[in-house]
Amino acid sequence: MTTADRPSLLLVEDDAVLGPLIAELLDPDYRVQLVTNGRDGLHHGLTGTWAVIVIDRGLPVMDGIALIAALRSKGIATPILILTALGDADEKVRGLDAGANDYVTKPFDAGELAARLRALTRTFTSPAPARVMIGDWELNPTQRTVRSVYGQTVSLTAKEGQLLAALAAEPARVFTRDELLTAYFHASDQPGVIDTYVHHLRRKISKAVIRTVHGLGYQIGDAHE
Amino acid sequence: MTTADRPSLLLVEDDAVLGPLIAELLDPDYRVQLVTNGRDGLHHGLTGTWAVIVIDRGLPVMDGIALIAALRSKGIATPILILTALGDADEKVRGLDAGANDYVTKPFDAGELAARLRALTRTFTSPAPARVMIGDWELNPTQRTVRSVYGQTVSLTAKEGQLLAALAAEPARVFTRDELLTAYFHASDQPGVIDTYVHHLRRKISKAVIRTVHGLGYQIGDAHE
DNA sequence: CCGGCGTTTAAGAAATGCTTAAGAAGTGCC
DNA sequence: GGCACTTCTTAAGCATTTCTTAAACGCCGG
Repeated sequence: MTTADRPSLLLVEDDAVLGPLIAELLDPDYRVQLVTNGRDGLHHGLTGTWAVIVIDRGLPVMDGIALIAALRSKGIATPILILTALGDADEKVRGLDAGANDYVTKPFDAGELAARLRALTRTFTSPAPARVMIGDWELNPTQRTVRSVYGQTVSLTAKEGQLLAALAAEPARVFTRDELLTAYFHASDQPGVIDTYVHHLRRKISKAVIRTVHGLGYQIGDAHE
Repeated sequence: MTTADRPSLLLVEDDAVLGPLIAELLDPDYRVQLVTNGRDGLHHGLTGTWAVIVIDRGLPVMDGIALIAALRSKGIATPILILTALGDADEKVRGLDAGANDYVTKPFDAGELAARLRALTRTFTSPAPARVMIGDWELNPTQRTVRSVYGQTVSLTAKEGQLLAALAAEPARVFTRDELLTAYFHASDQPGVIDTYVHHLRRKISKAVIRTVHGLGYQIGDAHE
């Protein structure tokens, strides 16, 4: 893995043996910056950009709790994990309430620490807001609206939206009335319902969007030419 | 603490004894909704708005890991804490990598659990100006008032404020009645409650602020101008 | 020019939303 | 605790929107 690809991690650990050990352990996954006291931790925390910060509880110059509180009070929102030998429930409560996001006690399992760090740095990008382009129009199914590229927005009814979405799902394909009917309307409906809704859509949006294929059905986009 | 102020928490726990016990434990701090299998957990997780979700590993119908994966795949970014008896490091890694944010093993310390939940629900957004603009109105959630740009101030009741804040939190998003219901009203309430409060808000503020999306729900802002 | 096919219109049926009012529940004060 | 007041919840009737049907009209191809 190239150096550039790894997220940066600030490790604040004063133990001369454990510090480098942990740094080495995390090295495959993170670009680790090791500092050995609270003051340096504060400085790096405030000035650098870190994916996550790992802090020991007992630190010289500035205690871990104080360090976290200082960072948080300055508006630093970076995820912080406390890694320490102090494992009392009360200690954990104090650490977490000071602003830490997770608390792991020594001795720790390397795999668990890695997983917890992944959990802290993970970001959930919600699946792209389903948006479909139809000519000059953009369909927003969840909101059931269609917006033209010029800003005008039209709201559709449920059936209108379903019909348009169905057609837009496979541009250039010709859908028969029966196909559209069974998929998006009541089975008992007459095929003529489709015609009516096509008309509604054409009136609301623009005539050119839905093309009629005589004797077959309807089609969107990618016509002729 | 008034009922209205607590954040909502979804608890998925199948143990008939432990479930209600944990629910009671968390009750002072959260409005807890307890469901006892993965399918119900998925439904509530997808349709409701939760501050945090607590999930047991071993669940009937749908495993806890599968539940988390399903929620994450749907774009649900709500913090999730796994609370289970399975404490192997490997189990923890699997749970966290599935998308959980924290992992607590039974038996657990009540104080630690509470602190970890606080850490998950905490937001570090720098001293957020608790003010939300909604069209010509400015919502002050803590004070539960709404002031028009022309100086007129209207005070809202708790439910009115919650409803307006919920809608304003994600402008342009369409909220279903069920979403609003599970998040801010009693589970036993009829969906019609929402209609009533929307009516109250419209009368107090202005008709145009909350838009009805027929067949779906309600929405604020970003309507077609 | 004729017959099918597609379009447009209108109107009743069904579904959904709005409004109102009144009882229940909660809250604060004496 | 009891009382007055506010807030919450329910439910029912009315209003509106959406859905579906159907019939009149126009267009295209043979």
